[in-house]
Amino acid sequence: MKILLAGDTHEANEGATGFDLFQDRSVIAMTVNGSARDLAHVLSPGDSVIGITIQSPAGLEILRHSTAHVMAQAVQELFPDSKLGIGPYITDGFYFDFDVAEPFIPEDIRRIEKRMKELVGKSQRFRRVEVTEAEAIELMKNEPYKLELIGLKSEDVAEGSVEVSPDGLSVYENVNPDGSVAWMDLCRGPHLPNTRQVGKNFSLLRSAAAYWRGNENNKQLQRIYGTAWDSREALDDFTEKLEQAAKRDHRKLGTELDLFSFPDEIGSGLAVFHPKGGIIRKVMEDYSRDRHEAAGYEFVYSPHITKSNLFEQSGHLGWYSEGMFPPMKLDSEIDESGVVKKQGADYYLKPMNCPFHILIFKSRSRSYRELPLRMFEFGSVYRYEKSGVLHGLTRVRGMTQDDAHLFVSPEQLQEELTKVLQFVLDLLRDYGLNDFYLELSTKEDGNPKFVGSDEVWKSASDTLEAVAVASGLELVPDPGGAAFYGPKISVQARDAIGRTWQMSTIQLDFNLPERFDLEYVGSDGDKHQPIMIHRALFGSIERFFGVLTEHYAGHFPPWLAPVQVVGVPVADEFGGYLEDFAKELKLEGVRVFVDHSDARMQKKIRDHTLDRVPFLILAGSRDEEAKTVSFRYRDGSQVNDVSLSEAKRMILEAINTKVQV
RNA sequence: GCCGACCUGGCGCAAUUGGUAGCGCACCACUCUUGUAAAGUGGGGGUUACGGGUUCGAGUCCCGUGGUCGGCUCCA
Repeated sequence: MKILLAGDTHEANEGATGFDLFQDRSVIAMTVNGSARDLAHVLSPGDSVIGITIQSPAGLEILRHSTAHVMAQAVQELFPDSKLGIGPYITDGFYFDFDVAEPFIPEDIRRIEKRMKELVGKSQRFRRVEVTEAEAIELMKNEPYKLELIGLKSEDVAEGSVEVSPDGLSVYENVNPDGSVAWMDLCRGPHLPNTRQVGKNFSLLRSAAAYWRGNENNKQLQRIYGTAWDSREALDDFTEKLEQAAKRDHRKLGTELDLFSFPDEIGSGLAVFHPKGGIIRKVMEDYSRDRHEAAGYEFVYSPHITKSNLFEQSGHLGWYSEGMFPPMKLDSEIDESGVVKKQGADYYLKPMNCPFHILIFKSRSRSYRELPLRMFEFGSVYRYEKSGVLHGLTRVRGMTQDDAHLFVSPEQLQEELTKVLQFVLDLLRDYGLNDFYLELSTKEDGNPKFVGSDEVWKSASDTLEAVAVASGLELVPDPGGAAFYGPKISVQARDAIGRTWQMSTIQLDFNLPERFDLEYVGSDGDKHQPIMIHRALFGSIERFFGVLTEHYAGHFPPWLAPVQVVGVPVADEFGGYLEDFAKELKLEGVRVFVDHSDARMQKKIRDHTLDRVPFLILAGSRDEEAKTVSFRYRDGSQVNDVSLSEAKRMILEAINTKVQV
């Protein structure tokens, strides 16, 4: 029979499988007419076949999925009463969920990993068996979660399910060399031909609880995460990457570099910034203010608490109350005769700034001539986040947003959005992030959570999309991810080691202008409703601070570095010479000091390097005579015999141009 | 919020099976000081997160509270 092999016509025997086609041992599966199949799949005339190698992205997914099966087999051998949840591949690895009587302890994980290595050595074949629903139910009769998946049918199972496919049900058996079936699982496949190919380049990483089918009302299963690779080197690289990421952890660096802390006395998720973190934050904020001013924003201020009425009108108490701190209750005072002397009231800490800015807009009548009206505030908000989700500076209960609300006429919307997006991206680049993609979050049809007419949503989403596309950046759709009041673009930034962080969001809002009955007088003399754009650039200053700390691994560029220059005299007697130079820099606003401590020079260099000071300026007798200094940078490189004027110029230029050194 | 693990000077860690809480860094003092990542000596600092309990005796065992970490759910 004729088939198409990697695009070329190929003559194959009737009943040929992938094993007959591919001699290359690194081919572990194949796509047949676009669908991934086992090598054991029997081909039909006219099939179009492409091999999948183990090191390709699709091959690694199969490897990881097969590794998950081996893990599940090991778990069920060691814990015979355990029941299987789902076990998919994920980025860089896999997980498998189990219902077990007792949560796994680290020792269990080690035993499971050891057993997996033994199973790999047993050279079991992965055998696909296509089954009817009745057969599947019979085979999985002791696996209640699998039975639930069978009952659900594929369309109800989450996207990307590895258990069931639309084509029908199948199980995979792990078959011993003697033909006996060692283990089986309901699975869509495909798999490696043999457990041997799982190899030893895997590692179990951690265990944790996870809700069955991701629903917090369901039972929690025990999930084991692992990673698997096609070579020792790839596994080592991955491990190394994890270690690098751990070294960049802003929580660790925050303590080491004395930037911020979370005193237990204050409460969870509430940070204090120490002087060194404070100066970084101040520089970030100052620069942001300057740029906002230049871009036509106006500065407003609002209080941290408000009576409940405001959040009733805005809808927050209806939609968002779970995320808010409980109210401060002021009781009403009633005199003896039952007359209310003072009305009681509930005050809330604000979780968002928008209602306040709206009240500023409403404080007097507005003309179309004032639009776009751009209000900006570093607004501190408080959100009662669940205790389990708090995470360093990236997920806190008290934060300051660099928040702006733009009131525009419908005609101005597209142009203003374009400007805002450009502004956001420009500013992020100045802070050193320059690898972005955009996400367009839109409404989900039929979901009642989204307010407003389909027509308005469509026009808003289309406008956002046009603006996003025009930016030239990659655009990822996120259907159903919109806020209840309107669609949004979010800017995702990749950091120095390739992790992505959600940064800025730009949201369109038709709901609040309606709720607050906002209006302006148009050129026609009639009243019109403005559209609101919500926009936070850093997301929150705290989160952005955390992201920048990790992005730079604490090596902040000179303009952000808490201490920009430290003078290190070769011996005490040159301290004065450096002090004079430092004074000159100080006059230019440089954060500089000379280390006159009685430590030796080498020790000072070590200490300030560990402190990530961008410029160490050394001077000894040679320098004093020649009126020079020498530079030592954080990477250990040095530039010697630099004249004082040139040194000053180099330092100021690096600071002013916001470059990294 | 849920599941699990963890909590010992500022930081990182020790402390035999329950038996006098130690070390390194940092800090303070003194001595020393000439070229690019750690000079030497001495000193101060802890109610072992907090509150109960068991015990002759608790950092260690038990219970509760708080916090942290890893996930789940949720989100800037």
